Amino acid sequence: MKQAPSIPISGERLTTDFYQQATATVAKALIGKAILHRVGAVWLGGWIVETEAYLHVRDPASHSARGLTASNRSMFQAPGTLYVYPIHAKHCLNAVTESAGQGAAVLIRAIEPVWGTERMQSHRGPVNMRRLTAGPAMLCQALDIDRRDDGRSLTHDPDLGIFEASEVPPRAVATTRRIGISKSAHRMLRFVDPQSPFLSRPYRKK
DNA sequence: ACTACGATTACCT
DNA sequence: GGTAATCGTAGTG
Repeated sequence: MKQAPSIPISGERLTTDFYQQATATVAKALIGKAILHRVGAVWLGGWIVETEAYLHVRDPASHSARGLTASNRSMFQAPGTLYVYPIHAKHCLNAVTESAGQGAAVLIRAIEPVWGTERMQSHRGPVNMRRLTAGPAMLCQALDIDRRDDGRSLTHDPDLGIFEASEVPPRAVATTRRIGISKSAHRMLRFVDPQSPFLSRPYRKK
């Protein structure tokens, strides 16, 4: 009988209670948590170091701002749903927040690679470790997550989830403007571990 | 059918 | 620092 290998970390999976908090709260609290995806026998993942909040009200930058469509429907599913969308021939991954029908999510932009780094390197090609998962599309490619994974559950899928890291001390969190958007560009809804060398852009205190 | 555009990235000076 | 590549969406006719 085939048994799925258990996660390579001692810690609790984040549950619906976590994701249904206010989106900016979730985005900030995700810094220092572990995201894990099992591909074959190998767990891929690392510590989350950079996130952005996309709100369900008064946020024109959010994909939900113009309502439900065929392509953003999983953003309106239950909190803890994975929302994967294509952009510039690449993919980005989000965790749905608030409650079903709202359309709010946290974009996970960068992680510190920890588990399955050799396998992630094979997905990404020959890049420096610093560039392995230092951006939302780099992260998806390394974790082997694409549109086919849209709608999976971060709270119930045995091969995918985000976990509390009991053995790692809490990290500092700094707040900045979101990256790469034109609407609502002034809002401070990006959260980073300012010390991390694995950010999509280095943190600069203003 | 055609067009414009984007929550990006790699590569250039 | 700047910019070209790339393709799925969404809006228009």
